[in-house]
Amino acid sequence: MQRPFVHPAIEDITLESVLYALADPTRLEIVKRLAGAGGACGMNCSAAAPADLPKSTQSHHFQVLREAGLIRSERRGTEVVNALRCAEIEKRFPGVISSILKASEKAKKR
Amino acid sequence: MQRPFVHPAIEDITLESVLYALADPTRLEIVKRLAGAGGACGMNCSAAAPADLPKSTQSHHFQVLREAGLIRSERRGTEVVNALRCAEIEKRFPGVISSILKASEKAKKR
DNA sequence: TCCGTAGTTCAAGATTATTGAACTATTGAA
DNA sequence: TTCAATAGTTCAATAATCTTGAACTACGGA
Repeated sequence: MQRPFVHPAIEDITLESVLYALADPTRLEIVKRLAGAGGACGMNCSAAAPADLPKSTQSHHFQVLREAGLIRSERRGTEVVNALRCAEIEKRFPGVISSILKASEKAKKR
Repeated sequence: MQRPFVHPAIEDITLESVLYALADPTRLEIVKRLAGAGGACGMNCSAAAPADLPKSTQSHHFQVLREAGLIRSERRGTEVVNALRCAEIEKRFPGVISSILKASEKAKKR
């Protein structure tokens, strides 16, 4: 069927769905990798997801991130390019994403 | 049996468990009420939880918050007094709790 | 000692998450 | 064009979690 991607408008993004999306370790990892790659410039799904994650699970996590408004996905030929909607979310929920990303980096460095 | 409450040491608190705890609407509401009451000064479970929440569910959510390190609970006679561990968490994960609380207040005012 | 209040524990039913298998879409090569 | 490879998607079934009623514990007051 291959339905088109749906992205919520910035004003429809809820704090709870953002927190819910980030509360999962796999999804937080994906977001961190996207942020590491510069955030706004995209990355395909396989590259952003942990290496051994089954594709169907991967697909599911990207859908959750997309519907929460954290990423924007676009089909480019055979792959899907995903970019963080950081700037928008930072405007809507100031400090939330940035402090979480900062905290998660620090946590990694142990 | 009534087991004693266990609170994680500040350095054992993980970002993911904090996000997980806050991602649930009921728990976020509880945290908001505790924060509204001044954070550090406590509130009993029934007062902090939404009115119609079954007690067993209530009890479960407080346990999640406690184990995530977000609240400190203490038995006082027949009730349990809960206080946010805001200052500690703010030190460990700067900006995370404060920006989430700020965002959730703004979201409410619509 | 008995009752009421506040919360806990357990178990079962309801809800969600994960993943293998089959499928779609696009690209590049023969 | 046709074929094969690549990158994801969808579905359905199993696994893991959440929610809640019922029974219980603990404390305080009459």
